[in-house]
Amino acid sequence: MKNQTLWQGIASDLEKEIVAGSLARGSRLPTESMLSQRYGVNRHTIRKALSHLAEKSLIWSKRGSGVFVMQKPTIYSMGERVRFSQNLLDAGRTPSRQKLSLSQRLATHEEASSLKIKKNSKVHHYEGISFADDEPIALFHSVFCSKRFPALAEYIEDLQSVTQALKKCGVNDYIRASTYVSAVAASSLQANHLRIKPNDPLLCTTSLNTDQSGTPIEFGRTYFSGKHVTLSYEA
Amino acid sequence: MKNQTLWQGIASDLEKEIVAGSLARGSRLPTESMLSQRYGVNRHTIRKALSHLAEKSLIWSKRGSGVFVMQKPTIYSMGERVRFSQNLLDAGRTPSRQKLSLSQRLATHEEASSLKIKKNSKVHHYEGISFADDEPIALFHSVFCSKRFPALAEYIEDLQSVTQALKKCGVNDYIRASTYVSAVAASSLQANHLRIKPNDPLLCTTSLNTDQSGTPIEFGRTYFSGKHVTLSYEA
DNA sequence: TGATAAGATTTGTCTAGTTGTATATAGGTG
DNA sequence: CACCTATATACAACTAGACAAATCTTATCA
Repeated sequence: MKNQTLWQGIASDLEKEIVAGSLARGSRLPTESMLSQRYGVNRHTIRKALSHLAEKSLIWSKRGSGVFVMQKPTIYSMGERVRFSQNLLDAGRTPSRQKLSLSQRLATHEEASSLKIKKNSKVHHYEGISFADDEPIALFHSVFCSKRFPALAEYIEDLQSVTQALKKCGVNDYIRASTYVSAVAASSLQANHLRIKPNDPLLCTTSLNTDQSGTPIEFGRTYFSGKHVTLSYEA
Repeated sequence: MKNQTLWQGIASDLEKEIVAGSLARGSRLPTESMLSQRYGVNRHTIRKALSHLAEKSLIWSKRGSGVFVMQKPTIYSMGERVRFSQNLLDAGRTPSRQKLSLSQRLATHEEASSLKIKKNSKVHHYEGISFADDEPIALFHSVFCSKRFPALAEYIEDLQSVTQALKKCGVNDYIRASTYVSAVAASSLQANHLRIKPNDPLLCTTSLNTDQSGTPIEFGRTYFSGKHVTLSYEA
């Protein structure tokens, strides 16, 4: 969130307004001229920001008529460097997390091969709920190699943040190496946590995060409440 | 004035022109290309000289637009109990405001709890720039409970003054209940409005104003350009 | 009332010019 | 050696202005 260009700042600002509801769905945005006055920039800079939002399908424009907000639910954008809390802040909502469990166990086949560690290695297992404005929007669980990060569990316990905990372990930056998305039906347990009904649709994302050298760091799944979240993927 | 480098000579040369008035306050300098031709040096050498003058707040530049002479490169102090406009008038300067946006939206957590209104209540959101002699001094934005002041937006629109608008709503006097001050780095958008550079320091004041019975009226933040304003607190 | 034409708005496109940033090169100095 | 000065080149980000195309508004007339 630093050293943005002007048009990027404007785009995210407008996106916040849309998500916050100050720009209602279906309503018309101020004209490009008005926006250029408000932000103190040239009309072309506004247009660059708007075209970015249009690519994300947040708005659509009609020549001679105006620019309008599309009718869509909350958008959770998955950039390469997505952090949960940062992402929701971008959308103008207050994020929080609740820990459900934090323990050690043996890696499953899938986990071991994803993390490129030996079968039956020990892993930290972290599980919890993500909130946006006190509304549960996702269940997550992920595993980290215990051998590589012996003290990770305590750090997570203390800092309440995976990113911060990893930083303490020497991992300053990690990126989303791969993400798969599918749709599943909520179990009764999941439904209970997310305050929805059993069999309601969930978006299930399976993701592998690596450090900059490509070494696997974190493997996990997140189940988003389909009612509240739309995933958008941008390169 | 010997043993100077090229850029130092150019800088002091331009400074003389500014002080002497041949480069008028608020006017645009020749483009960097023209200056590099005039002085027979590379454009980067000109830029070094210009950036030196910018550090001294003698000039400011806008990408794509040009380099301009600052109106008054002085520093102003403000007492807590004095009104913003009055203070500038006392200092012999002409205050003004520019509206950036005026809209309705849902209150954030922070806003709702500060104003002591219900979560998801609607608020008026007012945003703008404060000027002193056509020089931007601060960015402000504040929110007011829509339910309590239904017509506030129109009044502000008409009267161009929050104090006057509130008076029309029956609030004859309101006082500063609390103010928090912190220092933050300017975003690119903020920097653009205040004619400073991104990451330049800003003074961020968070304030809550109440009526005489202690009921919250206005909650908002003001970002002062650190280069131009010094806040002074006197009991 | 309803249709039409004229004018004002608003978005789309184009060209040109200006500042900001990054990289590479070379000489001088402590 | 490291560091500053200065040059050279290229590109990115932004401004400025102009014009075209689609739409909306309004006045006018039948």
